[in-house]
Amino acid sequence: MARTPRPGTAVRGSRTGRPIMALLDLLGRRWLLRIVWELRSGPLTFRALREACGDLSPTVLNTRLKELRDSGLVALDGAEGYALTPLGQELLERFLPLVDWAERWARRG
Amino acid sequence: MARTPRPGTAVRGSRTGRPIMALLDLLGRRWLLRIVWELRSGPLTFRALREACGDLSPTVLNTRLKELRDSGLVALDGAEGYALTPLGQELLERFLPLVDWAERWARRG
DNA sequence: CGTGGTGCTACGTATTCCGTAGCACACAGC
DNA sequence: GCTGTGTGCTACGGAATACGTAGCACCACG
Repeated sequence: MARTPRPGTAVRGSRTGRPIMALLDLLGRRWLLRIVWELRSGPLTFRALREACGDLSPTVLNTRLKELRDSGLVALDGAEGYALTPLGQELLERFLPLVDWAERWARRG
Repeated sequence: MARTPRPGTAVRGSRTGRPIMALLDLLGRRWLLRIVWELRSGPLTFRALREACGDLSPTVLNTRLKELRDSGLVALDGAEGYALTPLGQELLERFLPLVDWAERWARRG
């Protein structure tokens, strides 16, 4: 399994350690953005998260969750399940302008 | 090869046709965001783009470029090479807030 | 003809992802 | 204790995707 990309270290396709490169590597992994997106309105259990993502395989979900936890974007609260950390919520907020863009893309593309 | 995700149609993990789902599928493909990023300051030839992305294999680069062209984000101008379309530039602009976030992520994570 | 540039493809291998099944644990009701 | 149901999570085999190398066809320049 590929290592979780971290700013300051070499990632796939770049050895400069620049944070943007680590981010591009992280976000370019399948299901990762989708998982963050599905957590937008509150915590979800492992199984609820699976269902929300169209029943993706638990193998991949667990791999992505490990990467998200290692990156500090998601945390597991025993009571409520998986939730975005404050850092993860900031990422989501900065991603929101892309939702508007997607709407325009749908009308044009 | 997997179909290029389009808003209004079923994509991997969602059959609602919502634009955001198509976007999440598209952006979640390896190297795609990186390619858009490397085109941020002007057109690049196929080979220059390969080099900028850390010499990724031409197979994958060509696959991603086809997806980006099908999506209307990138166009090939015979004279200068591959360049972002206006739509692609809008996407890049809306992605820029994430660069700031990555810097903060580097300090915290 | 030779050299060097372009976009792009073939092919075999390595990695990643998927789908199904099922584990270990905790808690509730009986 | 014994079921039933929920939790997070893992094993394993097969499918899809990515990689790395080599090289093709084309075009311009000399």
